[in-house]
Amino acid sequence: MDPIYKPEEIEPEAQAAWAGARAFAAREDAGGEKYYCLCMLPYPSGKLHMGHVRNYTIGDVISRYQRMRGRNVLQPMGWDAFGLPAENAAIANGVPPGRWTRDNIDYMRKQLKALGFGIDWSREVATCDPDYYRWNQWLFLKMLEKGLVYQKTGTVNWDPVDQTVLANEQVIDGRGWRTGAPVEKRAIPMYYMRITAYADELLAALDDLPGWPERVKTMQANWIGKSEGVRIAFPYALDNHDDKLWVFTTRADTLMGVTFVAIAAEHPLAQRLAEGRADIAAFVEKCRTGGATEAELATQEKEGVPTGFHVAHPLTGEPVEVWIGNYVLMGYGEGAVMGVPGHDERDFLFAHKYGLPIKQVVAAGDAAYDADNWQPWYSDKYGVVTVNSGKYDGLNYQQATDAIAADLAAAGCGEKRVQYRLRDWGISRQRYWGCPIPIIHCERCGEVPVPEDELPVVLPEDLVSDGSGNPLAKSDEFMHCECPRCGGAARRETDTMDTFVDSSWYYMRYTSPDADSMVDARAHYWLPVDQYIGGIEHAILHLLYSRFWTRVMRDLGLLTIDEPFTNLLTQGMVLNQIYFRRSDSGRITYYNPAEVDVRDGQAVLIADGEPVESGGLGAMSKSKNNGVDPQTLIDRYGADTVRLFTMFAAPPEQTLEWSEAGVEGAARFLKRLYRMVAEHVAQGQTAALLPDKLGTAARELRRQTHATIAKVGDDIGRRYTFKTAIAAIMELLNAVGRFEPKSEQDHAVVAEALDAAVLMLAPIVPHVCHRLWQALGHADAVIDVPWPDADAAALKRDELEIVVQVNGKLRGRIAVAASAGRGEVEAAALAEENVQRFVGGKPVRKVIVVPGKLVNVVV
RNA sequence: GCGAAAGUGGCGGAACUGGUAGACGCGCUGGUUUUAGGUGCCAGUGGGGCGCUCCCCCGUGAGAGUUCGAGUCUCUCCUUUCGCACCA
Repeated sequence: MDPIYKPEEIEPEAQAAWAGARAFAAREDAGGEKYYCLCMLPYPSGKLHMGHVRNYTIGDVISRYQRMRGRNVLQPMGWDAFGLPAENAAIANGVPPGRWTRDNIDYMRKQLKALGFGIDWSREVATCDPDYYRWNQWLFLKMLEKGLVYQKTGTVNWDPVDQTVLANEQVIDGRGWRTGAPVEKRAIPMYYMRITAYADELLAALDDLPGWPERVKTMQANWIGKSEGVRIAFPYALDNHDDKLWVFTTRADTLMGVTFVAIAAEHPLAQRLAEGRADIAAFVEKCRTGGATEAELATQEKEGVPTGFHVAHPLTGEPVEVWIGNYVLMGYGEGAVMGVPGHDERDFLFAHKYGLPIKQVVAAGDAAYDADNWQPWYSDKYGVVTVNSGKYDGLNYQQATDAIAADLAAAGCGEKRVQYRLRDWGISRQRYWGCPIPIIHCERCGEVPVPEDELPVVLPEDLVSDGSGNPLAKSDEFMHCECPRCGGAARRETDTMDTFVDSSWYYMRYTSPDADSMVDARAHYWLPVDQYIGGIEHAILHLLYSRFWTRVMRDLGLLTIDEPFTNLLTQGMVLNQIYFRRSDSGRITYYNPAEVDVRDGQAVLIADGEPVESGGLGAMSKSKNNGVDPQTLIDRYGADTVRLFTMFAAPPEQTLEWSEAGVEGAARFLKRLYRMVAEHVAQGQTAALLPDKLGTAARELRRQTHATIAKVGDDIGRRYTFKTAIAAIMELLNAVGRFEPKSEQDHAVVAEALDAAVLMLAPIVPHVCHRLWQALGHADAVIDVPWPDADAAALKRDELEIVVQVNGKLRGRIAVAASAGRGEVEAAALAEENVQRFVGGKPVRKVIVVPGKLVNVVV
């Protein structure tokens, strides 16, 4: 065996062996319990980035470990191939998005293969293939039939110069990214999926997901945002017509404190009141500027305009003025809120700004109410009682809400209502590179669904966008069609679907990639996914949409499962240093950390030796130019080193800081491992291990080998703390390095330790372990060897070290026989010299004994 | 603004159920092999004190609390990161 580690020879050889054996092609009839390990599919942006490498390494380690545990493993891969970047690349380079995307896929597939991932490539799926997205269209039509898809107007960002809808990402500081024009909000018709019909189930089922991180479940629950409250009507008369303004509130108990009502600028009543009132119209118009994101709406200065129009308080009949407020969201509740400045902080600030009356209607004991300074208890629901509320005085939150709701119901002015923050899913995108929405617009028949037998509506792949509008609308071939109902000339819908539609069910298609239905019986075998792994940034949207989509398919009889993902692992981001320079004009240029050298704490650009500014750590991204190209690393160190570093640098759920020195360390470890095996093998055949014939040092090494097997199995199999697993194997190898074998049996113990280390490292660094396993004299390929079991007999210890504390502070250590009883341990602890010093003759009040670990003497 | 997390040596991190804080790795220091650099190997490495193989004090973002015992639990605060529905 060549004692020098040469990954450039070992890795292609191992990969060829796996490919030749079709080792990772999953079969439904292979026997063993199935294990579906899924990683979030990549967007084919060009090259793999370190986030991908991290994600897929975690998945591959789990897959290979489960395979060694005897599971029938499926680990597929595909491409989230529709999306904005392909269109941007098309605009920049004039290359059609289809070609750009497929070229990227080819390159990235090669990279995934070079990293040695055990992927079943026969099941590969790209969401831009008509064979895939036809089922998006098919399910869309089924949902339309069932009323789960409907049309209504939605708000988008509008670039008035390019006459184009902009994604939030394309709005920079309130302006269009290409034109710099101030962005406006615009209402357009869109298709929506009725996810709110499943709100209750999606919320309740979170309790049945023990394999999901708590924080993801909490975020989803908050996103769904179930709140129980009261829908209240404020009657009014306008244009000789009686009507009611509805609001939703969770604080009906404060209804007697209402001093105004605020409505959204898009509210129909606001539109009506703006007629003939220049000031109101101007405010409504002003609310149209700026972006449409919730963060933007929530952080902007709260502004409003009085309308002079009054509605009636539903219980007292007193007039209440209607205001239009930029902070009222049309998309939530009724698009109108009641203003209770006494007990809502936002209303309080609004009332102070515009001099509106503030009325205290809830009191907390004797606490004084100061209408000039907000105090947190003003908005407390509990521990307070109503005051200044007439017949409702003296009630707690629940009593007041019940009483007021009952009176409102009797007056026909309200009812209790469960409200969700979750909104229906708008899936229409005014973009080219996406799945066409299968609708035909006919002047006579209106919106007509494309008949099932005409699916898929194929997206032309050769169009090049010029940045303004949707190129589909300019393609006669795509646009012009016959109305399926009347046969007359008609035009196709040019909107495409949100790419979240594509990613809501790709993992189902992997189970039956060649089926001539959406999925077939194989889906019942593989689903649900046993382990899903992906970025924390998907904690809400993608995962919630997938859970919704699964239920829709279930209710259409396509699936029998409720939840798509049994266990979820959310991986942290990969960070790197950010360096930049600011030009005189304020323009920022970012420099890749590879081009920067840090000398005496000052970062300088290697090219010119001049300083650059440090922007601290940030997620690797194109915009900050702080990415590391995995390919360079693979070329330089080999795939195993890259895999080892990403698994060792940080626990999977935390952020990972890039460190070139850390990669060097990983490479060093593999070289050392390789040399240790080579040196051991050079000593020739080892004798069979006889556990009863070992000396003390050999027995201790063997104990450590088996303790490590137990720990690593738990760390990789249950805890997913890969770093501590690797650390334990490093410790074992350090112990092997210190151990000086003097007999045949000593060599046998070393052989056992090295065998175990290679098996345990095989999921993480599979190529080198493939080679080392052969070198250690085994005929089977390491991927086909079962995971080792710890020998309980080897773990036994004769003597234990016990820590002794006095009053909780560490004062000594004692060695006791493993069989020693409580009294014996206690006596030995009290006898310890340093312990005696600290007890110092004071009476011992209490002795706490934690068996096998610790004694605490309380004096 | 709302929602969710995270703060431990010079650095990444460990400490799983409230029980030895700092495993493992990086970096650094000293020694050693080598013609030299690199590599490799050996030793040391939280801060401070001391009579220096002993032992003591301090120490897990800040402050308080519960407990025999708190990095871990509770409360308040600070900072950072992620998500906020058209980036994927």
